[in-house]
Amino acid sequence: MKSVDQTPEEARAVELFRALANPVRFRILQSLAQRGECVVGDLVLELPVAQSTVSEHLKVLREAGIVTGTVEGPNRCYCIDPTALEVLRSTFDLIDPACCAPASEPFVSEQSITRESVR
Amino acid sequence: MKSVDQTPEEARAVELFRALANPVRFRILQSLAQRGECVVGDLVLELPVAQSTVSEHLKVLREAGIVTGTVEGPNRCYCIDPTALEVLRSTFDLIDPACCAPASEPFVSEQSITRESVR
DNA sequence: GAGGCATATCGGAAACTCCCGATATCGGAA
DNA sequence: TTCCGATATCGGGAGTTTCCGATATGCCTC
Repeated sequence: MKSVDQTPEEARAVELFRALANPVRFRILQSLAQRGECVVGDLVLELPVAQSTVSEHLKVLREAGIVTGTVEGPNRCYCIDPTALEVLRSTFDLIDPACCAPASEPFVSEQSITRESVR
Repeated sequence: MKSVDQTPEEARAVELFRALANPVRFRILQSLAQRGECVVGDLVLELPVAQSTVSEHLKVLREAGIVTGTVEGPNRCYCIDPTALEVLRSTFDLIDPACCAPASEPFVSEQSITRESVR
């Protein structure tokens, strides 16, 4: 992976997207969203991967700041950090033409109607 | 990578996040958002990777449906597909407790105040 | 403190991603 | 038709991710 020297905001955005870009982690987040919170064992029961794997995915989500864990006796109870979702939602403005474009070129040039879509 | 048999919506969401989860691709999207559209050569000039690499990243973005390419003489002109951004924004509802939670447990139990944060 | 359950971490195999240079393709100009 | 410039695809090396079983840690109960 090459550097591209990113701004902190870009780095943060990419880090968050990486965390979401895995089927197991996405499923974990859905479970947490529906239940509000839950304990590791519950997640292990409903996912088709080993306990150690679930634990590692939780670590990724924790390190990305998407979930927070609390100690509850011998268990860990996880839930989604709503502020991370806020950040994620606002991240889209960075790549939304409606927000970034310099508001020039209000017209579609005639040329464009002759273009053909690729693939 | 293990299966987890996802719904089409989940699979789509994860696919979109994967496409965004790379510094070069994120930068490409930012350029497109700012310029409205641009030609491959412009992107190659402002990115620290080889032309073939830029082309491959564009392919990923194209296949994920985030950008569309049009033929313009000997060039390809790319721009962001705004409907993909819509999908992406609405994808968050799948993991947002404010949208998914069964609206039960309106109170914080006393127990929870004794929890300790992990890490 | 010994035992037991819940979760985390480790070590390593398999699969995937990212990158590059070399080469192929594809329009347009000559 | 031939050539040329712009972009796409190929082949492959290096690094990273994902997964697992085995083992470590941590807390609670007895």
